[in-house]
Formats: sequence, C-alpha cells, structure tokens
Amino acid sequence: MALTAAQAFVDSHRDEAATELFGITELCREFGISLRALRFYEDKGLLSPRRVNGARVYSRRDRARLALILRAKAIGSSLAEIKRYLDLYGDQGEGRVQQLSFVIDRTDQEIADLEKKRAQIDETLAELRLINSTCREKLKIQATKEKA
Amino acid sequence: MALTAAQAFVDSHRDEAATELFGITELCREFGISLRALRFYEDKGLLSPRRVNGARVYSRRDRARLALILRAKAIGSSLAEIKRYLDLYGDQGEGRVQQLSFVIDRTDQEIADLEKKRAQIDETLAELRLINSTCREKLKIQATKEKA
DNA sequence: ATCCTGGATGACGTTAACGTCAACCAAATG
DNA sequence: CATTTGGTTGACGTTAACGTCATCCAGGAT
Repeated sequence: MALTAAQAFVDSHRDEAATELFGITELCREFGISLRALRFYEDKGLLSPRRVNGARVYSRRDRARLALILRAKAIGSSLAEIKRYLDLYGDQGEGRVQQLSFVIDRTDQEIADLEKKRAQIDETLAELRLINSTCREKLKIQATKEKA
Repeated sequence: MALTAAQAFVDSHRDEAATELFGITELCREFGISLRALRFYEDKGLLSPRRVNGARVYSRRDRARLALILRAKAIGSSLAEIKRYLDLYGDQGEGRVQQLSFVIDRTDQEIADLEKKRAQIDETLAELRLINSTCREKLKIQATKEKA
C-alpha cells in the first residue's frame, strides 16, 4: 500500500500514545463525512489544518474543532453560524473588556436560542410519546380481539 | 378597505367566538412567514386549505398543522421529513394492526432521534454556560483592576 | 521507467427552500 | 367605469452545502 509522508508518520504511530496527527481520509472515516465536505469546511474558514507537501494534516485541535462543527450541524446550525460560534470557543483568551462583553452577549444569545429549541423538542417529544402509547394501546386491543 | 368574500366573513366575526377561518395574509402575519413560504408548503403537500373563489381559506385544523410545521422546522426538520411526520399525527385513527405498527415504529425512531439531538443541545449549552461564566469572572477582575 | 494510489485543485451539477418578478383576476371603492 | 387592493399562478433567480467529475501531481511498488 502506498502512503504519503504524513500518513506514513501517522500510521507508524497508530497504536502508540502519541498519535497526534490525522490524515484527511482517516478523519473522514472517523466522523463519517466525505472528503468534499471536510475540504468545504476549510474553504468556509472553519478549519485550517497544516500542510505537508500540499497534503492536509490535522492536529488534535483540528479534530476537536471538527467534532464541534459536526455537533453544531447536528443541532441545526448553518456553517456561517458555526463559524461565528467557533470564535467564541477559542478566543476567550485574556481579552480586553470589549472582547469579553462581546463573548458574553453572544453566548447569552446562543444559550437563549438553544433553550428555546430544546423546549420545542420537548413539546414534540411529549406529543410523539402520546401518539406512540396510544397506538400501543390500540394494538393491544386488536391483539385481544384476534384471540377471541 | 377592500375585502374578499372570505376575508369579509372572517372579519365580520373577528371578535366573536366562531372565528374559524383565516385568510393567507392573516396566517402569515400571525406566524411571521411569507406568502410564498405558505404557498410553497402547500405545493409540497403539507397543507391543503379550502378555496373560495380561488382564494385560500384556512381552517383551525390548517392553522394547527401550520403550527406543527413551523415548530418542526425550528427543530431542524426538512419539509420532506415534516410531511411524513404529519402523517403520524392525523392518521392514527382506528387503523389496522399494520398501520398501527408502522406508526409505532416511526414514532419510536423519531423519539430516539430527538432525544439524541436534545442531548447534543445539552452538551452545547453546558459548554456555552461555562464560557459565559468564565468571561464574566474575567470581566469582574478587569473591573476591579480599573478601580485600583 | 512506469504504474498505481492518495490527495489536491477547479469547474460544474444538484437539491432544498424559498425570493422575486410578471401577468392575470375579482371584488370593493371612488 | 376605472382603479385600487389582495389574491392567484407561472417562471426564473438565489443561497447553502455539498456531490461529481476531470485533471494534475508526488511518492512507493514492480
């Protein structure tokens, strides 16, 4: 099997503690996404992995970022939203008052939005459970009918 | 002000108990969506209001359906998903075993998906709250610094 | 040397969910 | 009657988030 320099390095350390770098296919398989998607996220500025001979090499931080991206996608955020959202994660450094207040406001907003969404999910869940149990009841009745 | 027959009817009963019908603009304003969107949902088979002189007239049930649609959209479902989802609501009638089992399976699946999504939201909320309070701490420190 | 395997652009296609625009109608209004 | 108002149907445009080629390139394997 043919290997690029980066992948060779990765593979050689696969079972050791220091597997700090990941190839693109590796990451894609791990998260179940396509190469195109991962490159697309990069185009959109959500990721910026290092390059080795032109090839993308992802660090643990890149991998963590990707996990955040996919989770955010799963809860319905657009890539544009996710981009702004990611800024909140990295940047809380030793910021000035201005920056801190900004992050606080943004997170306040995000939190409010998510709580609203959560509430809607709970409503829906309650209704679905009702439908579900109602159907189960009816099914039971049908079953007894059939026995008779 | 000019009124179509249907709207005239609606308006004439506006403050009474029997306001059972809604015009399209009325509904759109109530839910904050565009005319185009509402018609689009109809094209996709999510709604089928009655017609009076060609104009759409929505009943209470239509209105309730629309509420479901928008809530489902808010939690991230596509219109195609919503369509199948709506079938679960209306159809649980006095169905045969086949139909009942189908609805049970579908709701089971939906419930599992929503619970997963809810869990991801909770994770995200926890992280955002952490970031938020951390920033507030830092801001406090900055404030005391400034007083000194 | 050559072939094969990854991976890297780049360009174009695609689907969902509308927005926008044009042209038409029917009813109330002046 | 002419007009304005609110509604209708197309048809085409648009944005997001990729999929799908086609082409190119570098590094091992044979």
